Amino acid sequence: MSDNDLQRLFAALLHLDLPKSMTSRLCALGGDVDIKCGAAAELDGSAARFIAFVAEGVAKFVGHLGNDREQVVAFLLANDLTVFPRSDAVPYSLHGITDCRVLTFPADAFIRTIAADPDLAKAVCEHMFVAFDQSRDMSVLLGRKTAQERVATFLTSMAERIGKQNDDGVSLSLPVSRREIADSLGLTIETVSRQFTELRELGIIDTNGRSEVTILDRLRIREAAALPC
Amino acid sequence: MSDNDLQRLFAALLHLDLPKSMTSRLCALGGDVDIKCGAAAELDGSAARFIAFVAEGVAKFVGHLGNDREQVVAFLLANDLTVFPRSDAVPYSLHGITDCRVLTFPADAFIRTIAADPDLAKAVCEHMFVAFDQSRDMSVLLGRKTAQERVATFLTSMAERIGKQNDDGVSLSLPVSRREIADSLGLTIETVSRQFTELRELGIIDTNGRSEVTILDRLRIREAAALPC
DNA sequence: CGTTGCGTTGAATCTTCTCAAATCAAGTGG
DNA sequence: CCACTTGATTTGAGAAGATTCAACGCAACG
Repeated sequence: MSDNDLQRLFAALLHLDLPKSMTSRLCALGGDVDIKCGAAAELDGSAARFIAFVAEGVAKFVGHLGNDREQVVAFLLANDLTVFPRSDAVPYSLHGITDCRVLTFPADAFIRTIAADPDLAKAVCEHMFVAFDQSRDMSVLLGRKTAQERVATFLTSMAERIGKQNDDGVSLSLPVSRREIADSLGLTIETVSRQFTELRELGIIDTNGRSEVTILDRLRIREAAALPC
Repeated sequence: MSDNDLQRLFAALLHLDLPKSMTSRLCALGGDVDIKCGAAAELDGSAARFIAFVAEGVAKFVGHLGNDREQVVAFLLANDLTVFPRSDAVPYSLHGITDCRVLTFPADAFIRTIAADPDLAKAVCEHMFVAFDQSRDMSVLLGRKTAQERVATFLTSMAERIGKQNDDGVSLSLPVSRREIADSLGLTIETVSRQFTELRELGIIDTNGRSEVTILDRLRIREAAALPC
């Protein structure tokens, strides 16, 4: 694990430079996993739970139901921290959408270590709470939103994460395929595609090629997403 | 907040008696909320996040989308600990299904306090991780499972929480109405009812009145729930 | 320039929802 | 104890939304 990676971890957590004492302790704990684009992470199937920090690239957590039924429960962009899901009910795996560098820490040891620094503990908890909230928002989306609302919600949230303001509105380059969008929204690729088309025809978005999207009307897409305006 | 409530909290967290020093510190932090059956909790709409512990009764977290669209993101039974969801995207509220007694702690202060005791910190984190996992399992259910699989999954998980083994199988008395089941599974009450009927006709469950259910065949209900057997 | 994979479109089908009516359970007052 | 009220649940028929299957278009790459 490089100092550079740890610096990114601390910056993401605290917006602070890293205290040297903590660096060395986390360095001793952490593992360093490279995931190739399209590959699943090599995570020892041990019973221990662990915390994952994405230093570079884009990854996804996928739950598997069999019969080719997959549900993406989270997209992880660079600098995202999360708890790897462990469940008796559904097997999960971590996949690289692009080539990734992921830092992993055994959860128990990680918690014990960061508890020593109140600011750090608070920051880590806050990150987990936000991830938890996102997961519950996702439950509301999956349980109650229409296909159009789901796609609009997805675009809104991606725009907040990686969008760039320009003359026409907010532009973004989607780091994920239609299949991955569909797998995260509980839809099929065809339905996602139809909703892209409809949002374009409504003048709410514009598209260019497979991955370029511009949100033309911030208010109307939030309305279409059933989000508070 | 009574000593008895705190004793329950610690027992639920640690399976241990409560250390006196911690009791008094948490006592100072905590608020005590009574929720009447059917009522929403009076939670000051402040920006602070908080942790909730259900000492008595059954409660539910509900996300609201407007147009009467509601999604129950969690049922909380007695002794459950959770983080109250805060989201810019969806308003949430806490409702009593029965009369409830709920202990609430400001999240920041709670985290700071329990960090002093490594065992307690670990136990609290483990609880949060489990709740997080349940939320992600729920995303898989809502995103990819059929109506029958959802209802079978719900019954399986309730049976694990409150079921009692007897001659015929595992019996349970559902603490929630069909509407609440539907609201948590992303279905309508009619569809839930039809799936109850179908599971009964398949000989997988038996029902008695509105709330008594017996799971006759543990393996077949897990199969019907798309759970690993 | 052809191949290959991803994305889009169309038509038919299926599951679940909606709306309406019937039934059941639990309480209330006689 | 019984009729009646009230709210929850069940059942049925038709409608809506999303899926499935199949074909076509487009973009990247050798």
